[in-house]
Amino acid sequence: MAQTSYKQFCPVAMAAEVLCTRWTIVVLREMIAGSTRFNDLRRGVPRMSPALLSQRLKELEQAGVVERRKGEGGNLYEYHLTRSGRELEPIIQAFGVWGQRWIETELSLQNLSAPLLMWDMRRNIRAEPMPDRRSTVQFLFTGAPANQRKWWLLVTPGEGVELCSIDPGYDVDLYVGCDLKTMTAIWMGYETVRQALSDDRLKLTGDRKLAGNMQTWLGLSPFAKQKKLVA
Amino acid sequence: MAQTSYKQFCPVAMAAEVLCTRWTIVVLREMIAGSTRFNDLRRGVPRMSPALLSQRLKELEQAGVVERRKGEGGNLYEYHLTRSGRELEPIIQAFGVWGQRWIETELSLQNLSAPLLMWDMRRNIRAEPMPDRRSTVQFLFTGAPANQRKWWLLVTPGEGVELCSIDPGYDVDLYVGCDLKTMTAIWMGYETVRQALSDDRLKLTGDRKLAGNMQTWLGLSPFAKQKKLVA
DNA sequence: CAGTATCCGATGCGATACTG
DNA sequence: CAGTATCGCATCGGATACTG
Repeated sequence: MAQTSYKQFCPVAMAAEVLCTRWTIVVLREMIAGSTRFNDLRRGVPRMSPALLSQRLKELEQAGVVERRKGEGGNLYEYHLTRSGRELEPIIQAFGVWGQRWIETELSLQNLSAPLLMWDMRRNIRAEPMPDRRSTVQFLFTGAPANQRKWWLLVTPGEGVELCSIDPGYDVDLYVGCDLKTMTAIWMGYETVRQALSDDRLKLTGDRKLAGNMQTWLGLSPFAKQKKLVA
Repeated sequence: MAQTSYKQFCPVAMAAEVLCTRWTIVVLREMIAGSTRFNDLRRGVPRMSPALLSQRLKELEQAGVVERRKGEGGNLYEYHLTRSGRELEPIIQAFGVWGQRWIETELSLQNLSAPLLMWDMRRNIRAEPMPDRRSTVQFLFTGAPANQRKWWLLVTPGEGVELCSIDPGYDVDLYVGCDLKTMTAIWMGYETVRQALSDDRLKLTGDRKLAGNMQTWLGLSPFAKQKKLVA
């Protein structure tokens, strides 16, 4: 909480007062990942109330870590890391590396969330290995609640990736069916597309090429390559 | 607080659940600095209640970061970092570096504490530049509350440093008089012994040699050499 | 020395609704 | 879209006393 100061002059304690309040590290992670708009940040911390997110952003601004400014062209506000904030990047990164190495896999996999997974995956899709036209991939998470079962990723080379939770109406090139845990485990690097396929926990229907190189166009979590040191 | 989970599978969030509870980073700092016994840890986090310290240590043990075991010889318990905990060392270090670079000097200097300063200084005294016999240095912090005004450091080459807050009765080799803010600023690397002397904010009385190379035998904070990027 | 026990106060923050 | 407003509960944790 650090709502009340540690009263320690040590810079470690001073830094902890700024960084170790609830949600702060997770918000910074989302900013480092590239979100700049309030509602984009919200998607990265969906369980955080907007009031608290707003409060944290103000605190970080006050601490000189975040800058709030009008985006180019519009009158919409954007949140950006200052130089001080950018120097936190290796720290957040180190949190992730440490977490991936030392937090038990099953513990992480207790925190499944389809919106979060899709939001993260969207960011790391690689368009180059995909066909040279727009591709539509539909994900269906068996067992997920109705409003979180179906997702569409629209990948347009050169234009980026769009995520939809309601049917955009395009023809679907590839259907991906699995349960949320399987997809999350693949994304986290705990297992591979091939393993899940051979287990029949993952089903791919549609374009053969898209199905064949899914492991390639599906970017993984930035921490997926870290060696796990606990089960 | 993270008392209630973030519900995010992301390893950054998982790590933050373990590390970003109140006091946790500061406790880890104290362990990395070398304290292993409960009451030694307390001296590093004097404003933390023993109940909470105990609770945090158990949580860290549960998380695999800390190991509680009997010390060699005795039946006294010691707390040690596990391999996982030792991998946090660069993270804590990075907190300190970042804090030193980006937290305003005056903000840190609002958190003066004689017991903490002495406890930290004790750890970094360098005996080699001192005489080849036991040296007794008395610190007197003008303006500090009566029970925190006077401190003695007993430095015995080859045997380490002992800190006393009541007169150990030995002849004093060097008297150091200044206010707490001055001594803290020197320790943090914000200014030098020479500057404080020339300002008359620091007074040294006694052994000329000890007085002359104080800047050398007085080790500084591990973060003192970081370049400050804010005032 | 190494913690436990207890107790209560403050407040963080979660949920929801609402607004320019 | 980008936040504010409100409300109330839960719980965190600070202080102090105590114990084997």
